[in-house]
Formats: sequence, structure tokens, C-alpha cells
Amino acid sequence: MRHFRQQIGDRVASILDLTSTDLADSMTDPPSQDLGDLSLPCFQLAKQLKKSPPEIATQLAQASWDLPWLQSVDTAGPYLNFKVNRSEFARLAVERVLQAGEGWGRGESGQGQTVIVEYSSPNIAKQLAVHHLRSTMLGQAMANLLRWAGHTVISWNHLGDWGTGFGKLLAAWEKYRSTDDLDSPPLEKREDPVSDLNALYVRFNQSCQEEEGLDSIAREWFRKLEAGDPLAVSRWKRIRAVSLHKFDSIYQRLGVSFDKTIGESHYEQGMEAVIAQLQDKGLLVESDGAEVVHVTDQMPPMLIRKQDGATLYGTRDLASAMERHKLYPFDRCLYVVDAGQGLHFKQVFGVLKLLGHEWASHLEHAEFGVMRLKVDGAWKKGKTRGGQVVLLEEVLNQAVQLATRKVQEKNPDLDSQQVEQISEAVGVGAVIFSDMKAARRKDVNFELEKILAFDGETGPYLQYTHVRFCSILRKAASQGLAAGDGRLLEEAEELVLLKRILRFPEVVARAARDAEPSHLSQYLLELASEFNTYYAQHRVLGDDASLSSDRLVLVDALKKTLGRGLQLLCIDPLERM
RNA sequence: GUCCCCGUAGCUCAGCUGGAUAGAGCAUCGGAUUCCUAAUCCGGAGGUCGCAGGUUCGAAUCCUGCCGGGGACGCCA
Repeated sequence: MRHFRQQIGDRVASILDLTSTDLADSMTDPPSQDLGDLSLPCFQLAKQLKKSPPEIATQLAQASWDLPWLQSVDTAGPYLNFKVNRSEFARLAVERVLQAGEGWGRGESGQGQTVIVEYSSPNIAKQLAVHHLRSTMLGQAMANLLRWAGHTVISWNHLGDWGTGFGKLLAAWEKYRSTDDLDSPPLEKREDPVSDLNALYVRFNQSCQEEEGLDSIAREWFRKLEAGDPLAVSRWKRIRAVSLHKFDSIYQRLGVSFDKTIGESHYEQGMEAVIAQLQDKGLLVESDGAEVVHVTDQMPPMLIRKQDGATLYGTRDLASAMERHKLYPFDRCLYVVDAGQGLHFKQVFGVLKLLGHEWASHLEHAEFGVMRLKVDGAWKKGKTRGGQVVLLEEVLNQAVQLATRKVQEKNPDLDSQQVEQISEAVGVGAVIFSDMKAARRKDVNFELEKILAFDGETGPYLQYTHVRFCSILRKAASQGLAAGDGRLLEEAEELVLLKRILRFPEVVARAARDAEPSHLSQYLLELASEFNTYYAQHRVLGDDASLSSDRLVLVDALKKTLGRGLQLLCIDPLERM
């Protein structure tokens, strides 16, 4: 749509003899279609030209407008309103989309820019819970959007595979061998090894409350791991491997993948070098036996090394950022992590800046609101520690199960393989969309009933709309109907749809810029809703063959837009459901 | 106490870098299916945009203060 606004902007600039203009961006849609299809408020110009807004509007309206896709230019007080020549506009719009082909919506706003997106980043030896959905899906959608906007993206999974917690796990492995020996059956052969590991961990933690000395045993195991003790390392590696294997199976269902999966353990060797740098710059300060860096007066100091000499995850984040920048000198690096870690990232970014790294300003905490679970009637942040987690996989399975029933009921002729494939896409899509519908900063209360509601503004609604497009295209193909050029698309609802379609590239660019997938979610809902309104009023394939051909091409453009949009959100666009 | 995020209809949320009468979905009430999938569509009812100032020709949108909710604030990640 910007393409068209730009033409108006250029013409206005030449009429008024202005050189630099950003008029294309200040144009809006009039509040009603009676007033026009596009509007330029003249207040800004009034300031520049020292004339009243209505005066300028009048002057512009009286000038000659030779854009072939414009019908008329009118004023409404300070507003300059344009009416589009529907036939010509439609022809040009359709042409634009179809020429772009599979690359429709692709932008060049990110050309030549490298972006790292860190997301998901689960801890190994723990199951993925529903709340992991947030970082995982938001991050994957951001990566997709940034790529589609032209950036070079490196998607990054910063695995939590290091820390004193693993000392506990290794201690538990040893302690409970008589009741649950992880070597028989071996971890790798078990049905759900991660769940077994998690159970062992929880059990150990509970014992810590009652039994004295378990903590020091756990610390000792972590020390062994750090020192490279063969048994500790081999068990840790096995734990890591089975965890990754499990994660991958879920990532695959969600359409999630990473260019880099690097655990915190990777940075362990680099810790001393980081600390040396901080020391050289005179930033490291002793405080209560620990070592800290004072970032600014606005925030508490960042803890670098504990009293016992061990480093913390923040120190590893410093090392990680520096290594990343060496490998891929990025223009942006997004951390898709919950808002609760705001201070932590401020400290990390601040320390990097103190170290003299210019690129510290390229680091962004793409924060999101927490997911709360209902615990004893109150909404609480879901935590693994106390048990009480809802497993992501179980939520997916429940959604798919419900979708299966629905698909079978609506479409009894499908064979079982089709039902399975469609249900998976609908169920998983519903879960994914429910997580990305609202702005990422909003906290979300986990309500299974709402996720499983397939009516209204939901993933299934979008997929259903896509299915309608496909049905029409299938039917047209079976009739051998050719695509038209769009010049007969003169209905008001058709203009609404064409304008909506043309905004797609702008929406992608904005969503990428703001790291805000919900911009796309909202856009797709509007597109679907406008189409369904149209669909209820007009027949696409009717008696008039040439009109049908033109409407067909509109449906094709809609399908390209919605289909691509769904893919960017990791939702599978379906042919039937 | 300090800092961060949020506060729009009964509930869940849109509202783009300020622009012409604040929009959806759910729930509720009433309608639509000979015809491209009714997982849909149409209509009714429902709002002092938390409150008070300020900036501006113009504020739900920007600034300040207050209130309410959530979160973070040193040896977990």
C-alpha cells in the first residue's frame, strides 16, 4: 500500500514545491468509505507552509491529478480525501501480488543486516512446560519475520546445561541407584527419560529439606563435573543428549528450529578471560567476599563471582555475547526472555558497555509477560521447583485430540491419515496462535478451555478461512476457470480486501522492527474477518465467467497473504479441514 | 523503599511513529444454511479509554504525579 501512498506523496510534494517529504507515512484511512479511500491530513503541511489546513487541502484538491488509479480528490475541512478508481486500482494491486509470487510480502528493510535471536533456551533434564511456549514461539516467529523482512538471522538456543543444579542431579543419580537406577534400563532406552530425570531431581530436592549434608554432596558432584571427572562428565553428557532428543521432537511439532544450539557449559572455559578483562578495566570490586561490578547508580551492582569463587549465569552471558559478536558481528541481538529478567539484562548490557563494546547498544531484551497457572484458585507463575507444571506436550496432545473429534465430525470422508495430519495442524496451531495473539508484554493466564476454543479469533479460524480459499481455488481449477486481471473487482468489500492485502509487507516490516509477532496475528485476523464478510455477501464463482475469473484472482492473492502469514507464525496453512 | 511492565465493554484483547463518530472476539439476546465448508456471517445490548494535571490546532496514543495489579531488587537460572 505504501507504493500507492508514495505516489500521492510525491505528487503533493511537487504541487507544493517541497523537497523532502514523509507524506506517504502520514496518510491514513478515512473513518468511512463515503469520505474516501485514502486521506491526507494537512495539519503538518499547514505548519510548514504557514497556511491553514483547509486552505492547503483546497489548493491540493484543485491541482491536476493524473494518477490513473485515482478517481477523485476532495476535501473535508483540513483533510484531503482520495477516492480510488476501483477497477484500475484492483488491476494494479492484483498485479503487484501476483508478480511477487512466492516472495509476496518479502521486504528489503533488513537487507545487509545480521540479527541474532536467542529464544526457548530450556534447562536440560527438565520437561518443556507450557510456559516455555512463550519464548519458544515468540522467538521463532520473530526470527521468521526478521528473515522475511530481509535480515540475515541466526536463531540461537542458549541451553541451560550448566550450574550447581546439575550437581544435585548427579548426586541423585548416585543416591537413588538402588530404587531407580538410570543405567538399568539405561536412560537412552527409556520411554521418557527426561521425565525420569525430572522426577529424580524433584525427589532429591525434597530430601534436601530433611537430610543434612545433601547440599554439600551435590556441590561435590558439580565440582567433579567441572574438574572433568569421567563418570560425572559421561553422565552429564548422556543427560544432555536425551534431553536434546526430547526437545527436538517437540520443536519439530511446533515448527521450531535453531541455527545454533549452544549450552552455557560451552562458556565455562572462557570465564577467567572475562573476569580478567573486568579486572584490567578496574571494574571488578570486592563486596562481602564476592566480586561485583557497579554498572550505574540507577541499578544494583552485577554479581560476577560468588563467595565460593564460582561464576554465575550472568558471567556466562557476558562471555556468550562477546563470542557471538566475534562470530557474527550483529546489528541486533534479541534476547527473548521473560520480563522478570529485566534487571539482569540491564546489568549485562551495562557491563558490556563499560568494557567499551560499542555494540552493547545493539542488544535488546525482547521481554514478554509471564504465563500464570491456576494454583489453589489463584494465578501464579508456573515453577518447576515445586512440581505443579503443565507439560507442553500434554497441552498439544489435548488440543490435537479435540481437533480430531471436530475434523471427523465435520469431514467424515477423510481417511485416517488425513485426519491425523489435519488434526495435528489445527490443534497445535490453536495452541501456538493463542500464545501470539496478544502483545508479548501482556501476562497470560493459562486457560486450557480458552486455548481449546476453536471459535472466534483463533488459529482454527484463520486456518478455516485459508481452507475456504483453497476450496474455491480447487473448484475453479476443476471447472478450468482461468485467472483474470482483476479489473472487474469494483465492490466496496473488494477494495477493502485489496487494501488489506497490500499492507502485508508493511505489517511484516513493522512486526520485525518491533519484534512483535502479534502485529501479524492481528492483521491476519482482520484479513480473515473481512474476507468472511465478503464471502457471505458475494459468490466468487458465479454465472458471469469473467467476473468469476477476477474474483478468483483476488482469492488467490488472499491465499498467498494468509498462507504466508500463517507460516511466519509457525502455523500450517491447510487445504482442507 | 527503588526500578521495570501492565491498567480500553462483564471477560480476553486491537487501536500503526498523536488525526475526523474508540473497534474485535467470548459471554448474552435475536436472526441467516436449495448455492464456493455455518470452525462462518448479520443485527441488538454493552465504554467517564484507572484518576488528575500538562504539551498540542487535535491525546486512548506523548510528558509528570497519584491509584490499582504483576514482577525484579547479591551469592539459582
